[in-house]
Amino acid sequence: MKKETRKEQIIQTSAKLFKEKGYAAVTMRDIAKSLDIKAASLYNHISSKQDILKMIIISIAEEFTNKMLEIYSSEVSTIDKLQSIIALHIDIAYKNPYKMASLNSDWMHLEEQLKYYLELRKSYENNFRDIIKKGVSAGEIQNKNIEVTLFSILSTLRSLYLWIPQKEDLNPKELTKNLSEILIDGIRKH
Amino acid sequence: MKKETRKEQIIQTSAKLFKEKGYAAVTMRDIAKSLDIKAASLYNHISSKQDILKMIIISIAEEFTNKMLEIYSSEVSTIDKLQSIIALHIDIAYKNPYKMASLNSDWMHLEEQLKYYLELRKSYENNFRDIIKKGVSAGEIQNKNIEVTLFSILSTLRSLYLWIPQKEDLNPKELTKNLSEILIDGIRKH
DNA sequence: GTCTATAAGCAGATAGAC
DNA sequence: GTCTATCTGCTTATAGAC
Repeated sequence: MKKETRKEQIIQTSAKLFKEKGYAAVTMRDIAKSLDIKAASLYNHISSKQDILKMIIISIAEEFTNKMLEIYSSEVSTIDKLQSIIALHIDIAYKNPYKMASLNSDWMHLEEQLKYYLELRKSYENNFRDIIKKGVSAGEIQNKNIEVTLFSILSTLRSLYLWIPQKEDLNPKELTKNLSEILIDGIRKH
Repeated sequence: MKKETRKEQIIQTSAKLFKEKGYAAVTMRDIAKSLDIKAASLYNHISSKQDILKMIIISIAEEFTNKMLEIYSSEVSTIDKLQSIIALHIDIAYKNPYKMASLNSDWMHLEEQLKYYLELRKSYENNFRDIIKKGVSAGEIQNKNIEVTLFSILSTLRSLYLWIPQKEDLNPKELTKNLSEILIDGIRKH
């Protein structure tokens, strides 16, 4: 029932190319060629190359920030919140493997929206940090260096997009379970 | 006693700029401007922009692969090997925060050396995977999905360069201890 | 909605003077 | 070792025909 518009095609195709070579190295001719049209025709649907990047990154960044706030505000244990965050990252990465690459690697090429993007990211990270801090206070999380704890988990979650598309034998549900166990309880056998 | 040559200056300055904007978005004029010379003067020291990228990436990639082979071949427990790998990443990231960015984000812009780089990375990852597998067999590591286990640790280690330069209050020794504990034993308090 | 033609500027790299 | 001048080709984007 739902028809993919030309504009959506352009965004998806661009995201795929941006993942392979990065925003700066992809030309409007590259994008057009992937769609079997000429570069000039792109401008009937989008206003500029920057416009494409903006549409790829901002929607995903807003989704992360909004969902993080929901998790932060929910009244469950810290461990449950962490599991929800892990599930959130896996869900978005499965649905948007290409856009995730731009979010992680091409955000610095944003122009007008750069400041807004950085605010979204800051909000996300602050809420994440605070969840961990409250977990330490509540005796659920070990009292290690907060930044190292945050960084360690976040690095893995942010890198998911690099890794998910290759392992299609692993479904999101099982990956969420595996990854939660490893990130929360480690890998050592006792 | 040791004097930094112009060539070394060019490589360091380029690495710093590549970290900020990525290889493709940095021009020879940008690099020259950072060194207060003209773009044409760069070519007296290096042969091309590609040449700079090659020198940044390959030396670090070889160091990782060689040191990983040493760790792999050493006769210590799996946990000790993992701690050595963590220490290796922290050591290299502290010494080369800019070059690490190119290694992680600009390797796809390598031309003649791309195949060689991919071989080095493959060798590194295969040895890492095998260390984990042997740890499972020896009963030191939990029998979870090997790829998830490998990916989780490697993502954190590969992202260190994004995070280390900002936290200069944390010394390498302490970071190694903290990160080892978190990656190996998790964050949950029992 | 796509095309051809083209503008205006920037890219990497070289030649040759000093 | 650095400079100025310059080549050649590629970049994003627009104008206007169909």
